[in-house]
Amino acid sequence: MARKQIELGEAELDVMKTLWDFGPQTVREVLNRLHERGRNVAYTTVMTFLTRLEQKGVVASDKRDTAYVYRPKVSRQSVTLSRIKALVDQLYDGAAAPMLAQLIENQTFTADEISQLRRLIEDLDPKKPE
Amino acid sequence: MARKQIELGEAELDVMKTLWDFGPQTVREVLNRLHERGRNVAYTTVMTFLTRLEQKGVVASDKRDTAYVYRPKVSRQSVTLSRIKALVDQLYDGAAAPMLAQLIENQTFTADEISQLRRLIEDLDPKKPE
DNA sequence: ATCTTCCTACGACAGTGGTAGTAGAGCCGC
DNA sequence: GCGGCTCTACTACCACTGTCGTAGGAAGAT
Repeated sequence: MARKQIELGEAELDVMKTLWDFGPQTVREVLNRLHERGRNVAYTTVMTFLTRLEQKGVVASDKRDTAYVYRPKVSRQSVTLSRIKALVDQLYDGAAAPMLAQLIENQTFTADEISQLRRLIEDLDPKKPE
Repeated sequence: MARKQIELGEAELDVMKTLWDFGPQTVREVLNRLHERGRNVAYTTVMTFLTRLEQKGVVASDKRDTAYVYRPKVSRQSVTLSRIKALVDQLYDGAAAPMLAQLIENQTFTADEISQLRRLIEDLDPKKPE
C-alpha cells in the first residue's frame, strides 16, 4: 500500500533517457547529450536533475576521479510500463483493452507493424497466468 | 507552433470525467460525484478546479438561478487521445506500434477482449487514409 | 428583520518540477 | 604560489497543481 509511485517529470525523463541510451555518465556528459537532443539547459540544472533523481532512488552515483558518475537504477522498461499503466488507470480505470482499441483506431501503421501486431495478438492467451 | 498543449492535472481530469459522465453540473453536484468516487475534496476546491478549467478553455459555464452550471467544452475522446499521443511521444518518440507491443505483452486480457482486438487488427489497412 | 444556508470571489499555502546562480574546494599549468 | 577551470553544495525562484479558508451577497425560514 505504501507503494509510492515514482513520478518523473518530462525533463527528468530526458535525463534518464540519456543514461539508458549512453550508459553511466558524469554531469557534463549528460549535459552534452541533452544539448545534442535540443534541451539547452545549464550545467547546474542537470546537477539538480541528477540529485533529485538520486533522491528518488532511480539513479545512483559513484565518485570517479574528481567527478561523480551517475547510472540508472531502474530499467527503461519498468519506467515505461509504469507510465503506461498510470495512463490506463487514469483514462480507462485500468482496462487496457479500450485504450488499445483507441490507439489502434487512431493511428496509422505500416504493413510491417501491422503484421507484427497481428502476430502479437495471435499469440495471446486469455488470462494467461504470470 | 503556438499549439499549446492543454495540460490537465490528475484532479482536474477527475472533474472533467464527472462532467463527461453525468453532463453539465453545478459545483455542488460535481462535489457529490467526486465524493462518490472517493475524492474527498472541499467545496471550494471544486470551485477552484472548475474556474481553472474554464480558464484553460475546456469547460464553460452558464448561470442558472443562483448557481453556475458547468459543462465540458472538449470531448473525452480528444483529451484521451492527446494524452496518449503525448505519452507515445515521450516514451517512444511518436511511434505507436512499439507502445502497443509493450502493452499487449504486459497485460492480460479476457477472451472477449482478445477477439475484439483481433477484429480491430484484422480491419487495419496499411497507411489507411482518414 | 434576522438567521441560516448556499453560492461566488479572492486569496493563500505547500509541494513539485524546471531552471539557474553563487560560493567554495581541488587540481593543472606556469 | 597564483590564476583558471571544473566540480559539488546550497539556495533560490517561478509556474503549476492540489488543497482550502474567509468574506460577503442573495434568498428562503421564522
